[in-house]
Amino acid sequence: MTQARQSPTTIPDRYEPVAVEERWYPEWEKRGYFRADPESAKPPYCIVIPPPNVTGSLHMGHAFTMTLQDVLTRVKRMDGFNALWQPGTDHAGIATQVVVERQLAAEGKTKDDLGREAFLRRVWAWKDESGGTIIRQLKKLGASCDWSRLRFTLDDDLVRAVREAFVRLYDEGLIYRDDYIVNWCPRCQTVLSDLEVEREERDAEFVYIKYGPLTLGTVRPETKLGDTGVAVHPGDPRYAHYVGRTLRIPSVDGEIDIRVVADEAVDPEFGTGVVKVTPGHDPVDFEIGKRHGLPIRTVIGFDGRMTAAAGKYAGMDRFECRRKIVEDMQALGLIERIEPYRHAVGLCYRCKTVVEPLVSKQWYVRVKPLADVALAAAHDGRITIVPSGWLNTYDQWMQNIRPWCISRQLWWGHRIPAWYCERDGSVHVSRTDLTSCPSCGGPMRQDPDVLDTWFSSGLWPFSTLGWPDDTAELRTFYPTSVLVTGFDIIFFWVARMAMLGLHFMKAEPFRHVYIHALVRDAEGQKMSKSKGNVVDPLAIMGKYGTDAFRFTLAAFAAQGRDIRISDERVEGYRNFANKLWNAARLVLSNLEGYDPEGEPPPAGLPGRWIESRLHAAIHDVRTALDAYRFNEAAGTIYQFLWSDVCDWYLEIAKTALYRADDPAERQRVQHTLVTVLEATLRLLHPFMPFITEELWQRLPHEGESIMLAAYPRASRTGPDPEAERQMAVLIQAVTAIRNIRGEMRISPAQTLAAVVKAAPGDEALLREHVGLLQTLARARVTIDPRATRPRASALGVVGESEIYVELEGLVDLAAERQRLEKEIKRVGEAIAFTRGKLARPDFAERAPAEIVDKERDKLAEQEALHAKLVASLGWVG
RNA sequence: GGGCGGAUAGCUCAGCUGGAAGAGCGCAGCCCUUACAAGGCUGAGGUCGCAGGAUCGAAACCUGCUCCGCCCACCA
Repeated sequence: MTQARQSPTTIPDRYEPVAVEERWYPEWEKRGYFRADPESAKPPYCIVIPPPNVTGSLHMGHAFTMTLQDVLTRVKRMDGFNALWQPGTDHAGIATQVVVERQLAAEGKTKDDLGREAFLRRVWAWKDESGGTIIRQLKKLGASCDWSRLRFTLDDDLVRAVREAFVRLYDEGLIYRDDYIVNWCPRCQTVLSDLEVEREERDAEFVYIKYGPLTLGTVRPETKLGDTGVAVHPGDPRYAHYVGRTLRIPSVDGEIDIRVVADEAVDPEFGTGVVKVTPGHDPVDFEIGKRHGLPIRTVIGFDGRMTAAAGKYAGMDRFECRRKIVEDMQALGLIERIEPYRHAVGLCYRCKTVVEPLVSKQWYVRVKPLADVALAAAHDGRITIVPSGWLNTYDQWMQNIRPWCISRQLWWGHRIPAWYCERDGSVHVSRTDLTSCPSCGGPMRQDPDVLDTWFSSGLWPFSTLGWPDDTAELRTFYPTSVLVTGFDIIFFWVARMAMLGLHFMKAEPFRHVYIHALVRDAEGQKMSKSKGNVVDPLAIMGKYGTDAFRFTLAAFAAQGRDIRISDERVEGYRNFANKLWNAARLVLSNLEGYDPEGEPPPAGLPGRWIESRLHAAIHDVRTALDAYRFNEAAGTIYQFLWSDVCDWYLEIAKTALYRADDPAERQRVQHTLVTVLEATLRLLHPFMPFITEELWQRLPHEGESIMLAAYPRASRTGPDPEAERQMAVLIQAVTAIRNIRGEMRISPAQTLAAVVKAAPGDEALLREHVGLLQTLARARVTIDPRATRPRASALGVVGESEIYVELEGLVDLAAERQRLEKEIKRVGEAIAFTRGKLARPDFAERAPAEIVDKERDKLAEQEALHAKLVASLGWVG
């Protein structure tokens, strides 16, 4: 009876990812599938990678963002676009420098022992040694970047781009050098931008100090030594008579002169309404000082210790000084009282050292005019931010933007292209290195500082494409299509690219910005090395396969919510990959006699149904992807493949495949199986590139790789509602019988006997597919429109039809009676609810007619069911 | 001080434009039925954070509140 067929054991019954992944990735790369062609006539699609730290290694955040970018790139590539995923790495200034400094420290050395040149050679060596790691790992992830275009932010081309940008901004007056109060990290020995300062709530002491006749509060008593004034609000009547006067007051270091000024920055409601002004160590005070011409006294140095100007406290650590000075003031009776106080302190984002505001000379970008343009672009549709909620965040920051401090006292990075003449002191900013002063010919000294690492990152979308040259790449791929990144670098990176891109290219750097959430551990904690809760993506990939891992990330990528990752979550999708593998195994081992060239016979009902479901799945996946709803796209494929294809269609198809008596049926089922599975593989490929390629190659197919195959389009014939309706009836009938089996605890081995009292509308359908019912429900099924219900039978209801399953000798009828009674009660309650609803005049008269009708139909159904259940009671006892 | 997000089954989360709640895992029962036990079938389990409101109708919209999380901010 059963036709001889290829044994499924020729293909392993478990999907083994490692071998497949190792085979396909190098093959794709070798064949040049990742390459984009700037001269191509196809429509362009471009994503620039958020460049990972060159010396870093792949963490969950990378894996997540890169997976999404690869999904998009692969979809577009299959969809006929000239797709470029532009890869690259970042020199990551301070981060990398700190790592190498730490290495040196382990050898008992400091960077100053080596000197600048030797230190930089050392960093480059470290870059050369570790720089390939993350690239290899991205390949492991399946990333289809055009590696022939790999860029590094310190490549010669990019150095040139950075200099060009710097010089142009300088010439336009948008870059300037200024003495200003900055955020200084005494440990890292560098200035930090406002964004690089983190805020943390800490407990502190609020010390009320007597300033002669005045009293004021401060949390930083040590800065008292740098006070050059006190300020009150201009409208504060309590202190009006002091304004403009200079007070001679007793202090820890004898008597000092303090001027009283009136300034709007003072809040009369806070504390005593008097504030000490320390222009050298507080940003607000700096501004106040500037407005009133108060001198700057620097009492804390770059090393975090008190300077000579601090008199007897010179050389003391700033916090030790704080303690000591309070002691001394207490001894002198200068302290009125001390209150506990909780406030935010600024910390260095890298080392968490308390940042010291200090006055120093730094380079700045006047970003306000650039921000205005970037703001406009996000509001007139040139740049679309998805999810749109982030536009708010972007706006607020752009609107309140302050000058961007771009110089850093580091060695690793883009050195500032400014030279100072040692003879006449003139400043020259230049695209090329200067050796002698253009004005006087004197010896030049280049600014020792480097640029904030985000300066070069801000040029990334066009610097990687060849700017400042007018390249084919720029013309083809700029503006890029979408930027995919996490919300944590909207200000650092997205905003800067928007500003700089619009400024230099006169066009937005990306049309869409897709902002995704963060990947956290299973408990929702941010992963960090210190917490020891880091989940290594490579370990996950090794354990469950790259495809399963990628699919997990996509499936959890719901907008606006962080992702919690754990082994169990990946395991589920590993099983999904395995399910697909076995579904393909079933198809592949039953292709004997299949003619891929042959004219396909018209599909039967199940075939039409599964094709209609496929049509819907393709449509839904495309819609979801267009809106960056990765989780919905993944969920749609998952449900379609597992439920519709495996649970139903394959089970139905087996009947035809295993029987030799209807070769035409076998043929058409084979055809449907192949076309549906092949299309599903293409639909899934961007998410699970490896397993889909492997299986696609084994199936009858056209073309050399699934990567080059077309992304599925919903069929021209559209959905097939009639097939869906009919299959729904059959599925319900099967489920009804299985339901009875399950409820009654009847063994699957037991073949049931069922009589279907078919309603007139469904009789023909049920008769035609009675074989399908018998197989799937494991029952002998008789269709009889005039059947009467046998004694000792269970009732199933499918629309207007009824199914009677004989129970005699199979179940405990008394128990069944109880169950029925319970069910009758439940349905009775549902009927009461619906009746109540329909009886309410507000509903009956005001709800739309079709809703009322629907409720009526529902009630009728419920009542019919109730009556049948009541009747059933008589049939089980 | 401003802004944003979250609160839905035991757990982790979907639920887009309002029409009596879904998935995965876990749990219970029956099955090694010739693609897959990493599987199949069946089932139990939810006053959708709380309180109001507009609506014929709310998990979804409005208001207030509670509890988490995040971002921004020059109240010393």
